[in-house]
Amino acid sequence: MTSSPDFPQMLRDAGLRVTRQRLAVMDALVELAHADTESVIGVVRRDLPEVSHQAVYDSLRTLTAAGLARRIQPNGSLARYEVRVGDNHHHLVCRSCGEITDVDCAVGEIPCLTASDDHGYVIDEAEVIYWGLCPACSADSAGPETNHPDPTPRQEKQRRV
Amino acid sequence: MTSSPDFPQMLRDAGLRVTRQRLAVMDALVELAHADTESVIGVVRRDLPEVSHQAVYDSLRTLTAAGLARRIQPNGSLARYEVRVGDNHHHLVCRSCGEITDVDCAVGEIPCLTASDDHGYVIDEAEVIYWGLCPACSADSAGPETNHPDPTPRQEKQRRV
DNA sequence: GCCCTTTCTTGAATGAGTCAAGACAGCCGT
DNA sequence: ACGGCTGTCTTGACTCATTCAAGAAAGGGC
Repeated sequence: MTSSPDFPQMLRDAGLRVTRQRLAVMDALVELAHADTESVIGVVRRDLPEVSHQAVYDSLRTLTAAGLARRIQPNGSLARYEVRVGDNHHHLVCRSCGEITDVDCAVGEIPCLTASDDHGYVIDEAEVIYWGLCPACSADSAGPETNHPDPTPRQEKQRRV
Repeated sequence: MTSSPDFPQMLRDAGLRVTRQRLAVMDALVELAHADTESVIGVVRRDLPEVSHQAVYDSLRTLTAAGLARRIQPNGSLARYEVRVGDNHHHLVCRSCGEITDVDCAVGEIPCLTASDDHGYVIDEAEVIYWGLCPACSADSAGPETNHPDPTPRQEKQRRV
């Protein structure tokens, strides 16, 4: 994996103060792809055991507002974050287990930014979410005798909106 | 506007019982485009003053599961619903006021259903959200002297996830 | 180093959405 | 038509991700 970008400089460039908490949050986002807030808190506390959840919430919001992170929130699941890498990728979300996977832009360029009729909107971003079943879950539901007593344990637990 | 479709029959076809509450919810979804749950409750209670919010929540979930309604939930705003009309349209969301507008599929067909790499997923739907500013909000932020003391009153209030 | 300002800690509040148990009402069979 | 079975609705309490508020702490320009 490439070494992490210069986060302190990125924060400074965004006009934000460089704090240990924010750096830890960004490291956590790099480590955990599509992490929910709770996971971020967990990883951040591995380095800074005393961080408050409030600091993490605030950092995530600040980083998102500054364009350094991106917030995604598929229907019915809790908020997830990823570092914004500048490319134009979208997401595959499994309807069964909720897993999220990156996909490159469907056509290779950014045609998806062009709506057929913009209704007067000034569009700055197109967000695409592909819904379906991940390989594991589609395999589960394929065989009739596959015996999967609880195919969506975490999903049910996460149902907070 | 065209007369509403045969909701009772649609419910029956979906294997659901036909109840006044569900019909009222579907009527409300037709009347209110992209309605949040609270609005739906309000409209439903105009006809059936005694409905419980629980019945509306349950109806919305049931209708969504049956494919008669569709749930959309742009980042950071609360859940919204629309009747599923069978066409392949997407949404424009204003970053400032949160307004949602329908757009037809970008290319006229459903190419957006084709991810460049499906990562083994069985994809059944592609959801596209275009982010930007609606005509009113972009007009507000255009002129320097436009004087808009509170450009996002409702948005701030809605910030529940 | 100092001071100003932003950010973090602490702790409580908010409120959309969920759960549970009993009352009620579609709908099927007779 | 009517009764009963079963799926829905009412009622009311609860959950918990996220936000709010106020004071303490720590960046960073001078």
